[in-house]
Amino acid sequence: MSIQTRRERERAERERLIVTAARELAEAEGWDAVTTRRLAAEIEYSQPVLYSHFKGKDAIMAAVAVQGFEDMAGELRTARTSASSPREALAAVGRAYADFCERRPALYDVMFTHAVDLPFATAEAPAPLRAAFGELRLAVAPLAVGEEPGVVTETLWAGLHGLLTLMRSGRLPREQHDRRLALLIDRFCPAEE
Amino acid sequence: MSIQTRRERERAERERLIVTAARELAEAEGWDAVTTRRLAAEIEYSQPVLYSHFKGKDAIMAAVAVQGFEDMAGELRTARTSASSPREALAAVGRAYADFCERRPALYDVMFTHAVDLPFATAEAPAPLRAAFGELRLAVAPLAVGEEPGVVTETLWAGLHGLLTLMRSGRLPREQHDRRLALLIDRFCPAEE
DNA sequence: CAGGAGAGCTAGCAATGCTAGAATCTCAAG
DNA sequence: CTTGAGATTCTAGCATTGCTAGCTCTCCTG
Repeated sequence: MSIQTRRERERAERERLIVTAARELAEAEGWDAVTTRRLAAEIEYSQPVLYSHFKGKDAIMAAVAVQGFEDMAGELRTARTSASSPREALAAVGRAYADFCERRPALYDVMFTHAVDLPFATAEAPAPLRAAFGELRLAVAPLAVGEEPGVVTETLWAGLHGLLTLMRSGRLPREQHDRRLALLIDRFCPAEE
Repeated sequence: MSIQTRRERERAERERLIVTAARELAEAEGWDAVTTRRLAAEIEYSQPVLYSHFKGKDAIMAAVAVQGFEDMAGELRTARTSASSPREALAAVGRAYADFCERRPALYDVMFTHAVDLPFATAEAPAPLRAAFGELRLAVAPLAVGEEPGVVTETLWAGLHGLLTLMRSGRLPREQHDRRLALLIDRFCPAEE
């Protein structure tokens, strides 16, 4: 049993190694550089080893995405809890979200753009996904007077996502980014007095 | 000179044939099915012919995208001009945009998601791109009191784009789509009396 | 020490975007 | 009608991709 557990531990460790290597390579050189050969070389094993851990490249990317949601949830939480009013909290979370996307574009892509087969909008979604969405919701809910918080959160999230992806792909100019971001957040706050 | 012009005309015709075939194939079976071999077979020429017209597959996709912007501009215009108030016009344009995305997902992807090297947010952007954005702007401007119309348009557009891409990739549930759409539009109308 | 199971690697497949160089066709000049 | 130059199109192939079959080697078990 002890040998068995040691093996499993080593296996789990190698799995983490794969996911970490994939993430780092993607963040350093983009997902195009993450080929199975390159990744295998990075972890100093042969290609087929990857397939003994993951069904394919997409599954590896999905694992990286889950890691990303953990990080994001943490950053959103920090932003939210260090604000002193609901209004500021929402603005802070919005900025944190945008910041995450800009700072770690490859990670953001695999979380939100690439097609990965993760259950997203269901109860079976991995915990980190629900945690990240939950943070956004906690920031939105206090300001969603008379509306269903879930729907409002989803809509604001979509707005953030749209602003960032369109800008990053060159479809929106970078210059007015801050104004757009502020405008979006503002539209989701109840009429100011 | 007449022979020369005939040749050029035939060449232009074949170029349209390529773009049309690429679009139809993509709309029927998705962009993954649009390989250079398959596309060459579809137009009944060999692969290298494609490269005598376009620099590569990306350039073909860019051409399809421009066609898509033409279509979209037309549909948005129809929606906008057949509404009877600014408020209804904006709602109609929003619905038309969403409808376009849902009806022609492959086309939408190449216009807004895929990386294609078209100049987007500059004065050199192809006319159809500016036309489509212009339609949105015409719908937004009357309601953008005290704000810069360009910024407001961009932000609303991003919201629409986010809602649609997140839903199509499974990251947002389909069920509340109409409510989210209505909520977004509503947030971009001045306070109702 | 034998034997068997499990783990890893080598080698290879099929598909992709793209290109070099051969082959074929066009059309004006003789 | 022939011929040759120039343009056009095709055949064949390259390098790279994700993925897998099947051999080999190691290491625990009896």
